[in-house]
Amino acid sequence: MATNDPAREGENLLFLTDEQLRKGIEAMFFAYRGFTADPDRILADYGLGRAHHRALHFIHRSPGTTVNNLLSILGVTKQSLNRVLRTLVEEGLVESRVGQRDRRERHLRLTEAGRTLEQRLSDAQRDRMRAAYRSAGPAAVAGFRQVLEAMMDEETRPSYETLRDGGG
Amino acid sequence: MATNDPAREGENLLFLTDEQLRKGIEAMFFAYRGFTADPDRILADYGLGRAHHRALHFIHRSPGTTVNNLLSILGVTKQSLNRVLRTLVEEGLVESRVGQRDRRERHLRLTEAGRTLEQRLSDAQRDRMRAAYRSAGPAAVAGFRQVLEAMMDEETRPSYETLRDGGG
DNA sequence: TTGGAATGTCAACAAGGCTGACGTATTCTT
DNA sequence: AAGAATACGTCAGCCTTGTTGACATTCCAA
Repeated sequence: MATNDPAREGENLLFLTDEQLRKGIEAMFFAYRGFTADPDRILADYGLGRAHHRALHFIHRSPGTTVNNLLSILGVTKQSLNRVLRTLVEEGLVESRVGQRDRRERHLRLTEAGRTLEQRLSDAQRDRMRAAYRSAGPAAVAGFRQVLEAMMDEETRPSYETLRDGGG
Repeated sequence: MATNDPAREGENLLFLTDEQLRKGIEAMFFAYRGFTADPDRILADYGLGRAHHRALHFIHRSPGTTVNNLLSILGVTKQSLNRVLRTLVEEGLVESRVGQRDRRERHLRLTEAGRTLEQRLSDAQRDRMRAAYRSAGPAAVAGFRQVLEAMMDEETRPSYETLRDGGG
């Protein structure tokens, strides 16, 4: 174990020990499970899955976004996303409009029902996040965000920083 | 948007606004993707998936752990875990020994090859975690961990706090 | 000896990833 | 105007990883 290797002293600033890193890795695993648990339960009632939640979330966040844009944010294939979007449109949760400037594009929006479901889902997820934030305090939250941002892929960070706005 | 609703003043301590919470939710999503990206690439070379990685990780962490114990940590069905374990045993990465005290139990250990792969995987994951920790600094790391721990389910937190030690 | 616990296994199914191929508008480029 | 490129949809098939349900085996304990 490199943990007790005195040769790497300069690097072993307490919070960089293998043990600390392992704890962080496990914390991510367990926390992510908690993070998705509440929405998953709600989605099950609708016969939908986590993939639908992600689509709803980002369409809600960027109304009028195009399929291609959503594709690059979610990082899945168009076939995969299409299956999800088809269901959402069929269920009357999402509306797909032909673009005005470029008629090849489809602009996506939540319907009233879609907004309602999205609200339920994000309320559940926010409740947990809020509770975690509250119990940890503002300083911890800042650190939390800093570490998460540093953990993203370089290419995905732009998607996070500023999601492209959908035309309309 | 409830964000600017002055009626909820007591609760709107800046870091609890809907906008802040949404950012946190998205940060979790994107960061988790980065978090798993490196191991996933390695696993693909071996024809293995993320489920195998999780099993390897926790077997490495608690050598001699039982199937049942692993089951409760991973939170999947025995059929699901069994499929994963069978592959790992077949590939010579994990060894399953009949328990001595209770011969119904199977105690799991990594083989030499298993240790090698686990090392490769966790090195990749730790590298990213280390980079994130380093760029964020010790205070941020403490906050990161605090928030993650608060975000876990009550029932899963014990698994995180102290993983049961495998006998044998 | 018998009930229950721990484990393994078979079968079937679903979600949600993937690749490849193809079709159809539409727009851009030459 | 013709052809290339783009945006999107769709069909078909495959994989991983989760789920249920049913059932066999082995072994511990009452």
